[in-house]
Amino acid sequence: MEAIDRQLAALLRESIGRVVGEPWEGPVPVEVSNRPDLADYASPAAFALAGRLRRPPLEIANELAADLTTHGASMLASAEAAAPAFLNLRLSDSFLAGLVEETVARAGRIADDGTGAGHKIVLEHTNINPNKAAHVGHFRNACLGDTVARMLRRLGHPVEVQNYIDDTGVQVADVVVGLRYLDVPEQGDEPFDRYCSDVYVAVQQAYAADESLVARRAEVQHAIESGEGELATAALETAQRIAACNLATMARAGIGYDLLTWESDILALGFWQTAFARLQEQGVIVAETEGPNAGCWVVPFGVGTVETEEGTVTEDKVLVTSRETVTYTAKDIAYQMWKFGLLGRDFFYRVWGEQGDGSTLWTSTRHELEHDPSAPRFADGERVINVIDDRQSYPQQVVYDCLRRMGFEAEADASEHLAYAVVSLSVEAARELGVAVDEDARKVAMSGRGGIQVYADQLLDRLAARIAAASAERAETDEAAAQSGAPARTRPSDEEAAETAERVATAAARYYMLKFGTTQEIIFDFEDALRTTGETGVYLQYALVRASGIARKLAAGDAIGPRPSPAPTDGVPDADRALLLRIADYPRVLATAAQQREPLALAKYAFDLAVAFNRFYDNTPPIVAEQDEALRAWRGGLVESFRHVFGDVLDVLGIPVLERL
RNA sequence: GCCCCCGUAGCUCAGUGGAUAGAGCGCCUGGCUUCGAACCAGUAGGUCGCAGGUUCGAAUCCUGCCGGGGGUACCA
Repeated sequence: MEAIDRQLAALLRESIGRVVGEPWEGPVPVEVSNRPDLADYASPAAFALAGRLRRPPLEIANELAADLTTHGASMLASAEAAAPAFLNLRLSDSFLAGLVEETVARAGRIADDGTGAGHKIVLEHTNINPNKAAHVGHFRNACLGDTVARMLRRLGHPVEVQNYIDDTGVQVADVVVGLRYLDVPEQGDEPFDRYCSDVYVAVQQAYAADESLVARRAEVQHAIESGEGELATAALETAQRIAACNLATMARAGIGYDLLTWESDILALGFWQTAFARLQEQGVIVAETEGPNAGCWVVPFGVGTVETEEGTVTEDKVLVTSRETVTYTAKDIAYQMWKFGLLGRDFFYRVWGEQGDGSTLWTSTRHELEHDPSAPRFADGERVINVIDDRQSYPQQVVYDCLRRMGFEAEADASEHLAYAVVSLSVEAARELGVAVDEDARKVAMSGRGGIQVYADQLLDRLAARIAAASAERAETDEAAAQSGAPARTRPSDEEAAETAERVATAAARYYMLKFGTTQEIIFDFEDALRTTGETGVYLQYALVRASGIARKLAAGDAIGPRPSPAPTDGVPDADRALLLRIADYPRVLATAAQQREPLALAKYAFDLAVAFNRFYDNTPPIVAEQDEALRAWRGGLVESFRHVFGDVLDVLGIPVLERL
């Protein structure tokens, strides 16, 4: 469905053409009015035309209003000019009734305009180093990436979601050393990833006390790099086990992937060698013979060396060190080339497993014998989006710039770093974790190495526990109320209650991660994150539960039923109109949120829409008891429209849809 | 030094060229005999960090400054 503001802009463009005297090619601004008492939509177009026509803007607005009144067709009920020169537009009841009909007919999928069809996007997110449990910072990454992927898919883009797993770094070696040479006690029946998080912290401390361990780490790291031998196999197995835990954590929040890509496979399959050759051919990198980077292969960026307080530095970026190891950025260049299909090399693929939504998760493999010929074609993206925190903006830019220097300008332009600010801990949260905090500190950085972190599972567990307790309490009061005549409700089984609590926890956690702008640092606080009232994911689910309740009762009562029906003859009531206008705004909001890669915009919209429904709900007599059949049918249709559209919005946000709460 | 992000109500944050700057939380007040009160209605609370500039119009764009954070690794 085309967004309302664009439909109106098309109408207004015609009007401007008639007023100006020739076809109008300039911009035609139309906005959702922030003055619902005056208008549904408004345009300030007359301001811009005033200078061009050298006439007072209000005069022009009046002419446009007059023209639209005669040419507005069935879409508009009124068009009026208002000082200083706004053009206020009111949609007609018949148009609103048509909206209800269309939203229901399309089961809420009104924002799917198909603009993205055929343009494959490769989107990478999560990317947790497989040596520890996911914390809320990783969770933010995954929520952002998953929601952006869902938004793009709803607009028709084929999106391939990849999760890059760096299983060859020192962090994995650290944990392997800790597992082998330290005896870290397990905490009850804690999951493997949580245990490894503890081991990781313990081994950091052990290095200081026992230097032989540092040698052990070098040994493990060497084995990992060579990919040969028992140590390398053990390291790989550990990494895979932890990665499986991380995937399970994300699956709790409905986050899945298409493909896992392992750094060890990138190394083993010689991705870097190919990229290296290309970089050399194109003269993008040079071998330094003097200066601070002597003996390295570097990308020359700066103007030579610069003297700073910290000593002599260069702005050049090292890709291969003097010890001939390949830096992360270098590997990322090869990986980025592969994503665009520029490398001329590919992984082998095998099935990793089935995911919660029934889709297949694939993984790369270096072994040709494991290759599954039924694997889909991966990579070859037209666009590549990397969801990585904003501290890595510089290395990301280096990667894209190297693509450009190699002659891949289009691909460099089609490379996007979705940079988001990190999650840190509030002073209260840090203290709750037993971390010593400075008096004047306002936040504490998370650190897997230092053991300062809130785990994603911990957040979900605490939310689920709180929600389960709240549900139990409600069930008690419901039963007490039923004693004194209120309608009885069937109490869910313990199993159902636990399942519901988990799904509500998902909603709360995901919404919390999205309610901050991507560039806004989240100061994680338990009091805010565990909230189940106010602007939360729970509020969203509750609004839908209310709507579902009405739909159920209307259907059970065998009344007119929730079919779209004409607007009431004495006009659409204000509460109904406000709700419907919100519903109708969905296509516009989704398009801009997706284009800006800003899930917050959709999350805020979802909240606003839920508010509109709750107001409608509370300020409208019970629909199921409505005696005026025409009005009951209209409102039943309106509720149905909300139910479908809002359900679709929640689906794009990755928030579970519940019938009961 | 250079680059990026942040600065809006007591707190946490939306709003990035349009009309009277909003929400949640917190404070105070009111509302469940009818669709689930995890809700709704209302009160109080703001020189939008500061100073210039552009514009019919600036929280929003430009310049300079102040405060906070991050980056500028032969770590990932």
